[in-house]
Amino acid sequence: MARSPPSFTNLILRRPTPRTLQNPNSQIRNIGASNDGTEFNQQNQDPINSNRYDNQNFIEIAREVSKIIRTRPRWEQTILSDFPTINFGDPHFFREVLMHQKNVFLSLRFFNWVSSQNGVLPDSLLCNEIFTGLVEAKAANAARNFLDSTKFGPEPACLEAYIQCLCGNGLIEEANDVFDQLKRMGKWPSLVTWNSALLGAIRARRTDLVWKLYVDMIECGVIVDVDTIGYLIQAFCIEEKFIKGHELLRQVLEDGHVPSKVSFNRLMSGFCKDRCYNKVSILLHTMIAKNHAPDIYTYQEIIHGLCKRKMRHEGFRIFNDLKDRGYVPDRVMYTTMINGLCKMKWLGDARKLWFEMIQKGIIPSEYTYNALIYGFCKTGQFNEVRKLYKEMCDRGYSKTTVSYNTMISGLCLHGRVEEAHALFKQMDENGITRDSITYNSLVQGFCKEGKIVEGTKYLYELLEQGLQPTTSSCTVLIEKLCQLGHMDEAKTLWKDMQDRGVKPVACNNDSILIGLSEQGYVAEGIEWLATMLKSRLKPQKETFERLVQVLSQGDKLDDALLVLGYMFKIGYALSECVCHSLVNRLCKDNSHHVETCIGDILQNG
DNA sequence: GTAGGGTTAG
Repeated sequence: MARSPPSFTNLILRRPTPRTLQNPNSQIRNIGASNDGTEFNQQNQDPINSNRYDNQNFIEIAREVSKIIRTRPRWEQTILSDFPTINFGDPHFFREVLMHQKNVFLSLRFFNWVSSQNGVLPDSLLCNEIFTGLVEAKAANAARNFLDSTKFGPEPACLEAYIQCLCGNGLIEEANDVFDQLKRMGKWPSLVTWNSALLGAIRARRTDLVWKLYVDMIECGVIVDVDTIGYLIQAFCIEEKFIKGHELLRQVLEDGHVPSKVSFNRLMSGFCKDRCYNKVSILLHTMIAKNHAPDIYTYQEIIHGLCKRKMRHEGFRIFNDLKDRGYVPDRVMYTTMINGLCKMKWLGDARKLWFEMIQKGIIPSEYTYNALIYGFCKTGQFNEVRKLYKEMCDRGYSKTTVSYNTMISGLCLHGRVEEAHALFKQMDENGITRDSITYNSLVQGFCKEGKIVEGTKYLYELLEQGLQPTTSSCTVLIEKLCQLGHMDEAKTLWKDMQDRGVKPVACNNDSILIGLSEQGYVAEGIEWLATMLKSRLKPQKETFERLVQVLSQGDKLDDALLVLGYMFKIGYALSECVCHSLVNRLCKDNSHHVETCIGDILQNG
């Protein structure tokens, strides 16, 4: 767009008429209608006053306006009456104000105000200036909104900076769109921009985007650097392909490049989780050899990896070792260790670390509170939970799904499902989102206490919310339904679960099998057993025994013997007490093949 | 100019 020559005549030059005084917006209604402004407000132009303001005045007024914007919080309410003759929407005046207005957010506010007055069509140079300012201020959302509302096309160089800004603020999808936009313009971003996009994708854990970007880079013939490779290693780590990540690391090392510590740390954390401790040790040595001193992050990843792999003793040993060697753990390190100790129910040690941390002046974070609250929940110390939870809220950490979930599952674990239920209801009142953990914990809590009506209710509510039930929730509910003889419901749930892609567990079949036999549906039970065996699902030994007992007590000796045959075929032996009761039962019977049967039983039992 | 880490079920 051609830049219009400075023209001050369309700016002010107008004695306020009664109409414009009544409606200040009419002053700037037509601004932007033409490039050079010659047609502006022609009917109101006052040729006598046209030259009253010279260049000097113009600059002074702009300076004054910019000062007012800077210093008066609600300048929008007064500015029109302060400057009744000023044409605020003139791009040149606007630019002049901007020149004195260093704060881009205030400029944006001024811009929005002028636009809201009459729908100004701003020129692209001005837009570019504001947009660049927002991008430099890393205000990604403001920049995006600005772009959306003005629909102007920034320069390619500016778009590159914008990509980096978006990535730095986690707006990965948006950055990806801008990449495509650049591509359409036939421009290719620099390596720095590619790398910032890769980093953004890593932070968002979007490895799909990492690979897409990488393919694009290669296709464009970009020469990648060691940072790029570092991000690829991290992407492998996110996908838990630690071996591949390690392989890539070895390659760059051979080429004489050393990626950042982050790549090493991630790999070590992964190998801890995979129990490949020799690889951890190799990496630690490589790191040191390459002049990357292991830092607090390195050890935190290792300790966290060990805790995740239930090697918490080992983690605690390293933690104490580090302290002895002069490392000063930070808040995250303390949180990680307190969490590990709580998982082991070592509440004494956890509490000791908690106080040690506070004594060193480190304030527990929301994570730290949740970790210790979890520990007290696990060990059933609900008085401590209450105290700590109150302290956490007093500190200004808001109530969250995680903290509620921790307490709900803790209460359920200790059979206090009614209290858990109260918290569950409280979540709604406090506007806290319930997730699948919330529901699944509560369903299991109710089922464990035999309250299947409530358990079923919340399982269905979970489904209504579009959440995924877990195998264990379904399992415990099926088991209870079977025990209480609600066989139709149990079978429906079992089928429903498979339709929804919940991984069924073999023991569901066992529950149904026993339930059917106990309820007297012998034929269906036997059929169910046959289907199981056909699909190579192996019922538990206890299931067979229970089945044999139910059948023999119900005078279904032939069926009992049939089941017994299956049982022996699988290779289970009969335990002594079941054997006794069965033999007793058979001896009362005068069946002709009793002897053969007893022979069989004794042989296999 | 200095990345990267930590919390809840089963």
